[in-house]
Amino acid sequence: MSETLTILDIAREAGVSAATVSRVLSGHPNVSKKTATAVRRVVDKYNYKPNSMARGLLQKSSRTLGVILPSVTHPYYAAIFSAAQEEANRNGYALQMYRLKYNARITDEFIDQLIERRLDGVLFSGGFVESTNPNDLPDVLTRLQQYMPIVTICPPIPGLTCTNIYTDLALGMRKAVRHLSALGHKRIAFIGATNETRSVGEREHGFFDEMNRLGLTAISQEEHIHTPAMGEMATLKLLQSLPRTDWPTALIVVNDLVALGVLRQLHQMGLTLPRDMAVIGCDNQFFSAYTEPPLTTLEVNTDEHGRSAMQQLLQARSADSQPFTQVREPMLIVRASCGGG
Amino acid sequence: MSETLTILDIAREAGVSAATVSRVLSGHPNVSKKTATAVRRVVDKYNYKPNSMARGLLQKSSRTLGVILPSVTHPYYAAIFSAAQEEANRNGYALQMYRLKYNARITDEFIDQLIERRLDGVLFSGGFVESTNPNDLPDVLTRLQQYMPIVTICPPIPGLTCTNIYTDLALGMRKAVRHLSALGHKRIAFIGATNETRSVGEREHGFFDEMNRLGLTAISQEEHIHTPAMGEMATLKLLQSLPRTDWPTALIVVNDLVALGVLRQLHQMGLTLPRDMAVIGCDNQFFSAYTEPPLTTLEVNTDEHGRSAMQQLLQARSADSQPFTQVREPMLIVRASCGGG
DNA sequence: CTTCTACTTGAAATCCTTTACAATTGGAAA
DNA sequence: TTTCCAATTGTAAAGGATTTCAAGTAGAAG
Repeated sequence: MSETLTILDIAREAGVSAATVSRVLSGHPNVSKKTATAVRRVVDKYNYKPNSMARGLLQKSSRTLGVILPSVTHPYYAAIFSAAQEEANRNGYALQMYRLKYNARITDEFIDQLIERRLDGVLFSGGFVESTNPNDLPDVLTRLQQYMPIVTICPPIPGLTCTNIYTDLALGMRKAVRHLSALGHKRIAFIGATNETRSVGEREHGFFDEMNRLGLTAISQEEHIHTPAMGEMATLKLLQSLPRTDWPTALIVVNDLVALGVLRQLHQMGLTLPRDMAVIGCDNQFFSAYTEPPLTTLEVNTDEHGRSAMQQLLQARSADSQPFTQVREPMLIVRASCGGG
Repeated sequence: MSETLTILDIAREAGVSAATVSRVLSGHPNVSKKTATAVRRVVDKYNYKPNSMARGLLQKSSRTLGVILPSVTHPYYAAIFSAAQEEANRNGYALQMYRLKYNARITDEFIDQLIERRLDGVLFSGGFVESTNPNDLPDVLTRLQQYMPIVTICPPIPGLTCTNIYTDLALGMRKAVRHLSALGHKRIAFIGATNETRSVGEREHGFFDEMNRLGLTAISQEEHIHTPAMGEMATLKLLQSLPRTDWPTALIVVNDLVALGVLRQLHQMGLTLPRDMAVIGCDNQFFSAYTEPPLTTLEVNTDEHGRSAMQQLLQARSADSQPFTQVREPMLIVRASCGGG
């Protein structure tokens, strides 16, 4: 790589001091027009770019932010990350991704990476990650919070006080149940059950709660399901485990990705949707309108989440902003997979 | 945020000099056991983490890498980014994403961001970005290359010498054409044509080339198509523009994402696949096995691309490694959408 | 009890910028 | 011509680590 020029090299060639070059570059007012143009000429000539590490060291800001996610190949998180990246860059910040795997406990070593790099803030959208037992999450994040502001995009984390933006999917599940109930369904199964993660737990809770209120029969399995293939298997197991007369007439699936596998399995079993089985997913992914039949689902505005969470994070540094929780209401997008459109 | 401790604070409390603390932390051998444990006790007590900007300034390394992509919501790029991130983190590097939009020309201002941050290297997987006229790409990337190593994951860029890993999709398209030809197809259309981007242009070239060689009738449209909705429209337009007798009997689609829309349109027009129309996509996305019917496609091992490109990038700094090009051969994955499985 | 060697340790320079403060310059007012 | 003030510019001190080189210590050998 070519030897990089420093501000001193520029200063020397322009016949001024380093301080003056710095002032010109940062648009400081106290610089005469003449020197400013002279300096700028040299800067342009050599294409000088100040070293952001040196600047960051002095200003105690890396102008870099982080995002903690379990995956970016999952379109839900990809959308959050993408929107956050866009917003960060627009404001002159770089965005780094840190992956905290599904089921992995968050460790001090993990967040030490962010602390060493002196990030200016972090977005946490743990999703599956947030195992409740043992629950390290609040402790570890609280420690991280002593170093940088955090904004979370997931159901509020008990024991952690920070700005939090999320969509109330318990409510979403209630909407889904009510919709199916209104169509006459009495036996409904939930695919993707697990008691291990909060974001899924929330959906389950909404599902069971509303099923109870309406006096319907809820069916579910205790498994952590998060891929199409797992959805395919789970559907098979569920239906095989029940006599045909006890089959649910509708399935609510934890997310659209898993629903892909569910739809496939139902098709393979020769069922016609929505006649033989109604299906509702969650997340409204780019592919959800293109399944066969198109999938009824809950809209979660991930772009908006990512963007506004990032905006909050950027503000958190400057203003003495108070943490707050912003809950969004998901909309049921009715397509052919559940009938009743 | 809490006031952060410096190495001097630790040194003072441990009764040693900053140099010694530094040595202990970096595992330097010339430190007595006794001092080492004493220092470590204080480090642990205050949870001291060295400031990576200060270290980076001195060592001329930010331990940070970048990826330039047109999108992370597109599963193709998401997979590359994800694998690259994993590999970078495993080696103690952070990974930042920089988005260069579809159709956007790469500018000096764009890469200035990376230069200012003194990234240790960058992965370029431009995709659609690489407009050929006017072709700024080689110039701008060559300039960037003077500051940091580059590895590209896309067809080789004329005028740019750097390590390059990609899958030969011209060959892939030939395989697709041959497969269809063997099944008796004579009229085949390409959906997603454009002369504006290299990565797509390469596919087109392979398609037309092989069609010619086999003496088949190639049909295509001049449009830049890269979403399911665009695929849906393009299919409609193509078929409406032709008398039914002139219809192609098979469609090759620029990628699986677009193929989602193509499948949907064909279904809406009442066609049964593969009887009335054969379809082949490209990329083998996670959803491609779950379309109706499951989509025949070309396997592009994006994970592997991302991982090994990152490995090359990491090595590029240390060893005096020579740039090389690694071409991979795509495999045709035959599923129900094209018949002949 | 010296002398030498091999470890340990510390002092100080360095990385590159920003910024508070001091110094200089020029022109206006007296 | 002096005096004063404002506008420019420069000096030097951070900022927080790493690393070279020199100094110090302790133990072994004579």
